[in-house]
Amino acid sequence: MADFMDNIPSISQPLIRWYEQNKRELPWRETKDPYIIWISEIILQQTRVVQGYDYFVRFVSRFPDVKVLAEASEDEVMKYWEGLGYYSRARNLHAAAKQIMADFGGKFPDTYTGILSLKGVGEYTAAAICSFSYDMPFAVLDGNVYRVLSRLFALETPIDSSVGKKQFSELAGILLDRKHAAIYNQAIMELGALQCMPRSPKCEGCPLSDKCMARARNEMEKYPVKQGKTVVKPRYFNYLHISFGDITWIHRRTANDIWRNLYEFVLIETDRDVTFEQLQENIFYCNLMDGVGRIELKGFPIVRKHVLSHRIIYARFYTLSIERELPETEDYIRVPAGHLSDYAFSRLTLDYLDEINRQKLDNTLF
DNA sequence: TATACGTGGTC
DNA sequence: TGACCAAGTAT
Repeated sequence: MADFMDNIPSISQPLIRWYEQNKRELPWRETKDPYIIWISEIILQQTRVVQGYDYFVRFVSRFPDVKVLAEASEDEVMKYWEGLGYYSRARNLHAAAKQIMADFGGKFPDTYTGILSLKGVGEYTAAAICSFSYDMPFAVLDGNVYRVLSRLFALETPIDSSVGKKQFSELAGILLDRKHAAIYNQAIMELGALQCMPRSPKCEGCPLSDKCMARARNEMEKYPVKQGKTVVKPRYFNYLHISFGDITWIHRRTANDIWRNLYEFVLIETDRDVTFEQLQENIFYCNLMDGVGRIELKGFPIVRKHVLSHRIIYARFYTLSIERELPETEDYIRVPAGHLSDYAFSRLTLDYLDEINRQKLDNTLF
């Protein structure tokens, strides 16, 4: 391993002192309950505190312990996750709760290996729960820690390479204050979030600035180094919001794809942007609209450009009314419009629903 | 190892 | 405004 590791300064004392004076008061920091800490860690994966806070409060209020979560339906768990993103987290959370009931007698596992075996729990989350809840000496290595350490030691190894992961993991393990694992881990992550931010880090007031090699070189924004470049690929979603009187048809996504187990309107995905006329040929080709009678297109389609991290979805929502009842199939279920909110939708579809509700409101007012 | 998985904020 | 980022994991 690199030479600098032979002589690593202790950062624990200034770090923890800084943390005590600057930390945010957050509900999951006021407990040692591994269940509560687990929920908070899953919600906070790739998610800012401000974005996940309300979800956390609602989630633990409805599902206060492992047993309640395990006995809930997955659809209800998804509903509590609706709009938060990365929905596999919710599915895995539910599956892991059942796993704890079945394999750990309903008691939250208290070993690193046991915790790591839970669905949706990787090395970071296992280390976080072990240290925060049980004060076990496992160093957390998340985006904050990568950033703080890469700057502190001016490390140019890409953090998204296998060599980089190994190097940073070893370094984090050496730096860890093993006697104060919980607070040390919290402190280094909080430093990354509040002082050592990705852009314009606040080096004034940083307890480690005198030891920071990136700071000495005035190259803070150069770190951390990454090798991967994300390529954004387009998809074209054509949604048919079909109504017969008060009834609409929705579908549960089940494929190993985006928004798995969430609901949506009738979807025709195309490999390019298509018009409604082109779509109709496809509709009849698919037999989807067999014997529905006349189709009335209500107003203009609602067009959305939905930008995701590695994907861009060009969506068109067509609000349609039909003259005849459609049968309920295995794929499509009939729902009264007033009951749509019982189902969990993606942000894209929620935005569409907001839009048509706003239009209805406007029609009522004027 | 590279890629997929969401959403919202920032410059 | 496109690109990057935020308490990662699974495949």
